[in-house]
Amino acid sequence: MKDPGTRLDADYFRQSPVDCARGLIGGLFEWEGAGGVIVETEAYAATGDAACHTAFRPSAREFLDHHSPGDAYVYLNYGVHWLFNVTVKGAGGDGFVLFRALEPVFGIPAMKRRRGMDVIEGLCSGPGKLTKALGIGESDHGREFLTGSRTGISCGKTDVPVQAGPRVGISRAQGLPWRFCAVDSACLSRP
DNA sequence: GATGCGATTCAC
DNA sequence: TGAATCGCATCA
Repeated sequence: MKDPGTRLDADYFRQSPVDCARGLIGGLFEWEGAGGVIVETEAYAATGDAACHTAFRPSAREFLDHHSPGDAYVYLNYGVHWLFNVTVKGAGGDGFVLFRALEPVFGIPAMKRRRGMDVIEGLCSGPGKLTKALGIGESDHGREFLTGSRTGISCGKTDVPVQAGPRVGISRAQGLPWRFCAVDSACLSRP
């Protein structure tokens, strides 16, 4: 990430999924009038990672083939929750970055309304909560959101301590330490 | 067509 | 601890 406030473009997502995921911690994610600091992400690699959708869903591999780095990859999990990813097409390999948690910064009243609760720390403390709080859904799948007038990602503070650990809720490739968190954030999906 | 499986969340 | 709830992949 560069200087605070600098807007990320598609080129950022031309490095490896792991580098993208780690570097996004501390960035500001903006979505249609609401947004917050990215405090938790996970990396998924299109090759060599059994937990990535590309390993068991041909449609995910096809999505990568037909979309550009930085495009949104949104899907319905457990038939209940939409999960938000960013497409990565790096020199070292393609993949996705899953956004798992934000620290709410603005548009908080709208997020509270959509979530039906008032505790700020809990508004975006999980991948399904985050999409509900921001109003992300099916129609955003494939969207080129980095260049939108009301959507995008900008760089935050560069000195955010980041901790790596195993990814959450997966049954395959559990050993890889590809979950990244802002240390001591009160808004993580789990401590 | 039928079946099984999730990168989750919340109530019981 | 289990239900909710459905897209996608696989198999008959």
